[in-house]
Amino acid sequence: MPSVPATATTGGTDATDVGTVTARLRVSATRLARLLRRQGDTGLSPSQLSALTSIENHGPMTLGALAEHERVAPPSITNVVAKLEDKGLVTRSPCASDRRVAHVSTTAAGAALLDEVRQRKDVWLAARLGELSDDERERLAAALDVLDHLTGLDRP
Amino acid sequence: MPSVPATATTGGTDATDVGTVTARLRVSATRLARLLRRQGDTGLSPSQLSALTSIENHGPMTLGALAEHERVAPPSITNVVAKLEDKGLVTRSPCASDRRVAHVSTTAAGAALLDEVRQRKDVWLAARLGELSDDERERLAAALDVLDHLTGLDRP
DNA sequence: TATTGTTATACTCTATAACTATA
DNA sequence: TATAGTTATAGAGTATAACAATA
Repeated sequence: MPSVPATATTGGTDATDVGTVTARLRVSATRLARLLRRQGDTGLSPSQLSALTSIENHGPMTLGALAEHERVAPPSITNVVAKLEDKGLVTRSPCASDRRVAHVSTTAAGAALLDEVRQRKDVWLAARLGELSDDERERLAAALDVLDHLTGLDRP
Repeated sequence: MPSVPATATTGGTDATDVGTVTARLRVSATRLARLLRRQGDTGLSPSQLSALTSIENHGPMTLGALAEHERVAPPSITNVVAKLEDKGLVTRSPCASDRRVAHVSTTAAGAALLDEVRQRKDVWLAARLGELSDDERERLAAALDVLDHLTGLDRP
């Protein structure tokens, strides 16, 4: 019994019913993400990893911008960035034009750590994909752009 | 450039290449799970929510079994269960045959809370699915059993 | 005076070590 | 003596409030 009833616009069979697709996709996406996360131990705390990832994705940022992006209070970012700096994963550069401001960027070591984690996850996931049949892999490949669309990855 | 090269067994085009599918699926699954998590605020800490979910999924458990399942130290479970009990989401029942042991189970309120969270996520996700074209929804539906297979949901 | 970031402090979460009750 | 769980205590992590430096 789907938690969200099918709308009048769908008109599919039970398996393509929006409510059914919703609940199944919610469960498998959550589960897959958890399995992936389990492959990616970094020695960093969740906030440290999240901040490092954001810095890499967005490029050099001020501490304030980073705090806002991480939805975290300014003192927490001070702390997180200090830890990342201690580990040599990010560097701070004081802003020349406004000396209150500091920008943080990933170091080569920081980028390498993130890349290594992604690779470890990819190795695990590729092995799981290897266990699928050709037909299954094709159906999965055919749905990838739908997942991109769903998560906004088609318009970054 | 995919992090994991295509194997000799695939022979697909670039879009169905295992390395490409791997990286794209990793990113979109992670992203979808994060978006879902953002819809599901419960007022519980991550460990409390995780423990409550495990108790619901597995049925009544001893504290020790729960600690092991959550990969957490025994004193942490004592604490987590105490908080959940304070909120009326779980109950403890002392074991009749071994009075050192206590079992925990979800209350009706605990089950209702979990259900409400799932429903909130489903409402959000169903709205996103509603933005897809019929063709996209069909391709997604056709890949659901693959995701189940991938995450072990086909053999629970 | 407003803004950026830090320091001071308190609270939550989780761990290890020592303990209690039961087997 | 061994086991299930709790209490004592310490170390992260993050928040609010007060502060310092700069604009």
